[in-house]
Amino acid sequence: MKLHNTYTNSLEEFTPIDGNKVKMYVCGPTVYDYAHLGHARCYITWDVLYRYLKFRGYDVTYCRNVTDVDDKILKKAEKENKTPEEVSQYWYKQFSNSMQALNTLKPDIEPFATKTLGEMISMVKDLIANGYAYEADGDVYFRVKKFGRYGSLSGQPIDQLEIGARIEVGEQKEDPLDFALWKKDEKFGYKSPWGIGRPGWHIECSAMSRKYLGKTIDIHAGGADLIFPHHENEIAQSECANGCRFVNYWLHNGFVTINKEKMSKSLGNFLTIDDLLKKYDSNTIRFFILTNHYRMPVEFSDEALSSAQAGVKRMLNAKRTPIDENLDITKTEEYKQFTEAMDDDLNTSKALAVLFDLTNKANKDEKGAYTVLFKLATALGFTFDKPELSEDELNNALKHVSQKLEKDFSSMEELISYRKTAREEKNWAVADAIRLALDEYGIVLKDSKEGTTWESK
RNA sequence: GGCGACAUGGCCAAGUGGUAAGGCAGAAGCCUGCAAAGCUUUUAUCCCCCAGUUCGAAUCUGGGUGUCGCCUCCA
Repeated sequence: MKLHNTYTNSLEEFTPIDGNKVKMYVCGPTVYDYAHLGHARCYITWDVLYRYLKFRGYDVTYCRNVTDVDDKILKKAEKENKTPEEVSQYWYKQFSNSMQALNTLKPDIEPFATKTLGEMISMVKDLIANGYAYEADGDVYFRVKKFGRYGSLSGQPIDQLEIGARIEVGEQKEDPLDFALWKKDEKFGYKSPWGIGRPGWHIECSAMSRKYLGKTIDIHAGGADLIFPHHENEIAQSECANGCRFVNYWLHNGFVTINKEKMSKSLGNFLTIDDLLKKYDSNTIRFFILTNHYRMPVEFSDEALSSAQAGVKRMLNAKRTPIDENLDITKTEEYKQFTEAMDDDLNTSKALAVLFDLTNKANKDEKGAYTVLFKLATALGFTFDKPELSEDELNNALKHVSQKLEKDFSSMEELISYRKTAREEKNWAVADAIRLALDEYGIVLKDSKEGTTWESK
C-alpha cells in the first residue's frame, strides 16, 4: 500500500514499525462549536483509512484527541456564564453525535487534553532540561532555532518563516519564531512547576500521542491547514523531548471549498454537519467526499450533493440477493481492482468505479456480485440499511390514504391487497390515487409481475 | 515575497508515455395499465495555451495564463 507522505512530499510504500500493528493519530476537534462539512471531510477521510487498514488485516490503534483546553472554549464559557468543562462537555457530545450520524467508527482511544496534563508537563520539563525550552515569567517557550530540522514538514526555509513571526505584547520570547509550550493563566490555569497556566495547543497532541501510542508512531493525520505551524511544532517538541523520530507517515487531507474558498469558521462560510444531515443522508455525504481524492479540494454545492445523492442511491439500490458467506471475495477481479485503487494512496474515486461495476452486475443477476459489492462498500463505511419508517409515520400515511379514499385501512398489507383488486379491475384511478397519496408520505410503491412492494424513499 | 497544489465532456471526476474509467445530468429504445426501479444504446479526434523531447504525450521538460491553499486560530 502506498501513501503520500507530506514530510517527503512523495508517495511511499507503507510499512508499519511493528509487523501488522498500526498506530494512527488524528488531530481531533477543539470542542466549542458545531462541526461543519470541512470537519466531516477530515474525519470521514481518516475513518476510511482506519476502516481500510483494518479491512487489509492490519491491527490498528486509532487515537483521536479532544482539545478541551483552549482560548475559544474559555471565551465561550465566560460569555455563557458556564464553566469551561460544561462548554467542552456539551460540544464534545454534539461532536460525537455528528460523528455517529456520519457513520464514522469511534477511535480506539479518544483522550481529552485536560486528562493528559501530567504527560504534557513532564514533556515540557524534559525540554527545559535538555535546553530546547526555557521559562519566561510563567510562560515556557520552545527554542525553534535549536532544532535544525524545523520547517522540514512545511518545506519552509527558516529565514522566510522569520518574516511572518512576531512577538505579542507581554510575551518574553528570546526569538520571534519560538512558540509557547505553556502559558501563564491564573484564572483558568492548572498547577505546574512554572506556576498556574495552560498548555499550548501543540504540546497537547505531542503528549497525547506519546502517552497512548508511544514515542514513534506510524501515521499522524489531519487537515492540511495543520501542517504549519501545528504539525511542524509537534515534530520539534516530540523529537527533541523523545530523542527519536516522531511520525513515519504524515497524511493531510484537502479542504472543502464553497465558492472556491476554503470553508472555515473564520470566514463564516460553513455548513454544519447537523444542518446538512437534515437534507442529505450520511451515505450521500460520504459518497460526495469519496468521489474526490482526499488531498484535492472539494467544492461544495447543492448540485454536487444532489448528484452524489443520485449516485449513491443507484449503488445502494442494487438488486439484492442473500449475502454468500462462503464466497471468497478476495479471489474476484473486482476485489483486486478495488484494493489496487485503495492501495494507491486511497484512490477512492477509482474504487467507487469498481463498486458501480458491481452494481451493474448485481442488477443483471450476476452471481455473487451483490455479495462483493456489499462487502467492499461496507469496507468504505457505506450502509445498506434502508431508512425505516416509524410506526407513527406509517400510521399517518395510512390515515392519509384512508381519508383520500374514504375507506379505512389498518395495514399496508390490507391497502396493497385492496389496490391489487382495483388494478385487476383496471380501476387505474384508485390504483394511482393510492400510489400518489403514499408518495406524499415518503412511501414508494413498486409494481412488478411478482406483486407490489413498498419502501420508504 | 516564500512554500505547495491544481487546470480532462453540460457538471463532478479517474487516468502520469501507447491512443480518454466511473458517477450525475441529457437523448433514444426495452420493460410497465401508467409509473418507479432496472436493462440497452448514445454524449470529448481530444485533455488551459505555446514550444520542446519521443516512433508515439492529457501524461515527461521548459515557458506562459488562470485558480486555490499554507506562511496568524483553523479539519
